[in-house]
Amino acid sequence: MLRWNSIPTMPEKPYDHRQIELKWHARWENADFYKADEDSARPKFYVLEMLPYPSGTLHIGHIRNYSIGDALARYKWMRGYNVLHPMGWDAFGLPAEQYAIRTGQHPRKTTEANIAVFKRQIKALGFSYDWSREIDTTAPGYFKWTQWIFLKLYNSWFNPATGKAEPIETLPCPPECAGSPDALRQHRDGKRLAYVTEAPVWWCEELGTVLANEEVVEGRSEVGGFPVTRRPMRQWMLRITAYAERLLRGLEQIDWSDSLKEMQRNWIGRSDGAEVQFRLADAPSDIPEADRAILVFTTRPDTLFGATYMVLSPEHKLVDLITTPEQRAAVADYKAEVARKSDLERTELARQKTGVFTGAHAVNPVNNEKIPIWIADYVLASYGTGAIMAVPGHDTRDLEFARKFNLPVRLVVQAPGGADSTGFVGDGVSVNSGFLSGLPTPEAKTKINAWLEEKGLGRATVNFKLRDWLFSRQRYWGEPFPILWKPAPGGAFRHEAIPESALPLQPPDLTDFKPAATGEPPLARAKDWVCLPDGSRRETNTMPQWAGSCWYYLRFTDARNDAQFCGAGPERYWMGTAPGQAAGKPGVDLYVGGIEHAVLHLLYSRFWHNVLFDLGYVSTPEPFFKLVNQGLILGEDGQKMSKSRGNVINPDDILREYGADALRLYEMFMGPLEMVKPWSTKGVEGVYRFLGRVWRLFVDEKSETEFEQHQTAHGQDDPESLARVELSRAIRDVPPTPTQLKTLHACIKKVTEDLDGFRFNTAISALMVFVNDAITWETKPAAVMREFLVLLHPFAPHLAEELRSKMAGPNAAATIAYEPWPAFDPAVLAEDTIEMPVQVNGKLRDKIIVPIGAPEADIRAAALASEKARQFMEGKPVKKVIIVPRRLVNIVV
RNA sequence: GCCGGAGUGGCGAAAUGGCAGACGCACAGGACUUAAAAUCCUGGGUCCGUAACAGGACGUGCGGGUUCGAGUCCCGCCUCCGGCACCA
Repeated sequence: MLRWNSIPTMPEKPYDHRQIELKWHARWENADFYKADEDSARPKFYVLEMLPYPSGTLHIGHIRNYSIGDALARYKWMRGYNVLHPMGWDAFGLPAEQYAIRTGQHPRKTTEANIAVFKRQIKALGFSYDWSREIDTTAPGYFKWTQWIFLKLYNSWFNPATGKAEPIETLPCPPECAGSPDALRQHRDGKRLAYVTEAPVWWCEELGTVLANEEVVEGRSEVGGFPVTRRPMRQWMLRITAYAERLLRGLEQIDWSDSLKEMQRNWIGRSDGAEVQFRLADAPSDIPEADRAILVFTTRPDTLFGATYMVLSPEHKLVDLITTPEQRAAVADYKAEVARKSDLERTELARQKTGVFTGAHAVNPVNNEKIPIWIADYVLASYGTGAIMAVPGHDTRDLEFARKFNLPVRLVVQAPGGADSTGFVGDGVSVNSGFLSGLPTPEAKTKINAWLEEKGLGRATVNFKLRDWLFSRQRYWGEPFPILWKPAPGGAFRHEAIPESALPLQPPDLTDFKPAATGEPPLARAKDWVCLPDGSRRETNTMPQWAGSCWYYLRFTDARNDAQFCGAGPERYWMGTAPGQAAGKPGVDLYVGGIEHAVLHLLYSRFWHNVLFDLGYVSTPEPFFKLVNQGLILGEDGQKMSKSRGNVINPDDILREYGADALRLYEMFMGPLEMVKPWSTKGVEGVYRFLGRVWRLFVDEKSETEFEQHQTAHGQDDPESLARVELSRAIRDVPPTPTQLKTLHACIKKVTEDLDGFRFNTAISALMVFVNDAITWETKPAAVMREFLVLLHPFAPHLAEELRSKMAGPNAAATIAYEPWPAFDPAVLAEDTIEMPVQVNGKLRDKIIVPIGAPEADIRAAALASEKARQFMEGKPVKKVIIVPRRLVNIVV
């Protein structure tokens, strides 16, 4: 056993992980084993883990993420694939900037320091990254291309006719714009995929910036949990809504978990319905013709006969026009009250419905009935048309409102089974609905839609919950927009793209990073940077953190290209669309990361990718073909890890005690990869013991003593000491016995199948089963042991490399990484006889041994002859004997 | 409320409709040791039963069902985790 004499209190280690890891890190570093190469004839495999934001220290959860990717990368190399497995840093973001605000230290400094720590920790874990492709999203050579992609968005529009993004120049010029450059310009600006708008946005006081819908959770910022409020501001938006349908449909072609796809579907929120026009009744003469109708969106046009009132959102533009003098004060009060409420309050105490009558009426187009128009904050200005027809008979919210304000309820859908139809919201049969009566709901919908269309009163339409992406932030530490504001006649300023040749646009140096309460970005302080000699000014907002991570997987295919964001050749090769590559699975072959980015990063990057695809810059419609989400690791107490709970596990401590192999192995062994699991340091100890058993399986005990003595004499880190360790004498070049072969091939089969199915926990248990068996063998055939090391390598690469180097002899390759993966031979596992359980009435009573190919009659006879089984059949006639070949026998009495 | 996912020993878990609990942790007993650590061996769902070995009954959140046979399939519930939530 190893004894670390210098530290007498430390328990003895099963093996010296430290020396082994140091040795192999140096070799991997120097030899470029994991460098990816586009020229290979082998099939490609692109495996990618979500880029980390380099914060203070690596989290134990990152390691689960990377261990999964690394095991697959190593496995695929051994299966003969040409693997691309890169790593980088998504390093723009709030924490570095918050730190800068507190301390005055430039975020660049903090970021560099954090990257250094992350890199050291990741390297200490021995992951197989191609470091020559390392990316830092904050490096000018990288964000140059982020800005370039922004310009593509800015200079494109979405053509509904082709369903694609196209250069803005192809936008047809409407007749009224002909000959007026100003009008044309306005027309174009209204269609760009990146556009400026003055709209209510989420403002976070504490962070001093606006946030996207996706970054606001229950009225608070996703980062930090600070309250957010609605506030109108001039902001940059990306027209992701144009891609709602594409983003929805694209999900069908990719291999993601159902739950993740469902989260994206919910967020996009497609809903099929109809728009219906309700004309105002007795409209005052001062209302222009265009405003004499209210457009509503409904998913239930079939219930039109049940509409007994209408509701506008308090912010609806018609409210002030239609309100009668008697109701004016009440309406004004209500609007003021709603405006005072924060959105948090609006959702939190949303239980009691509120609203007021406007005094105005509209006409229900199907029956010419006059119905009252109310305003209420349960109707949202931002969804649909901001107005509804209320059908209290068949809508929960309308019913609640109608009951509170004594509005009539009319039933127009009969619930199936004759149940009470009040408040029934499902599909039934139309009643009391004129020409719709008697029709089942789906047919009633079709019929009324046709009727509305014919009368010019409405049409079938689709609505989405997805909103455009608020893309600007009032921060310093982000990509500056490549946009200038040029003075125009009348003192206005107009946005204009800076030329591509001027990229990257670098941010100015600042010393004060504090946000302003006014919402003016910190960049505005850099007057020299902002104001250009010709009187134009730079845009002072920056892009959100998500910008850089939207496209990094493309940059990895050609990370050092100065002329393009990535070259078409490498892009096609690694995304799988180059000539001669197997089609059908375009994109990154495996993307591993946490579920927390379901509607942020993963939606945003799909959107950008779609645009780049339309414009011909990438060759696949979707970025990530296969995606898996590793589950969160909780603290040992089963709670989320956090400093305040004091249950955070520091990877450095685990690494020092148990080594990289044990840490990685444990994180893959703890359970199915997508499951949330509590941490257990005892569990790490368990797999560490397993690795120690592997070590002892291979090495000679006496030579270990020499190893220790050498260490004592020359210091713990002397690289020569490992050379003293010799291979166990039990490992010999002898042919394996059939049992030994069986043990090996059972292991090959299980590990191979489980790796293909991402079942790391059971793959590792199969390795353990092999070791538990092999440890009892007096003679260990070298061929068997060598193959076992190949199976071990994806999970514990350091130990596998070291032991293999002991076995391989001087002429072997320098690494195990390209050894061929062993093939499983079913013939080896074939048995002559098989043990079959015998059940009586489904209960296990005995076991019999029968030859493998025995005819059913023989098995039946053997089972019926069983003494133990007969005790339970006494006196009862045998009704039936079920024989499941190779499985079991069940006697029914 | 709606949409996902999950409920199996003391714990993490495993099980193409066919022997429930592989593998690991923790625990207990033993070997080695002056002793400990490490290592090795053995044990283990619960209950009844036996001097012991036998032997038996029950057992995968709860209640039904399908089946020769259900952790697995179907119906109805309960609990936990994640997401969405006045989205018309």
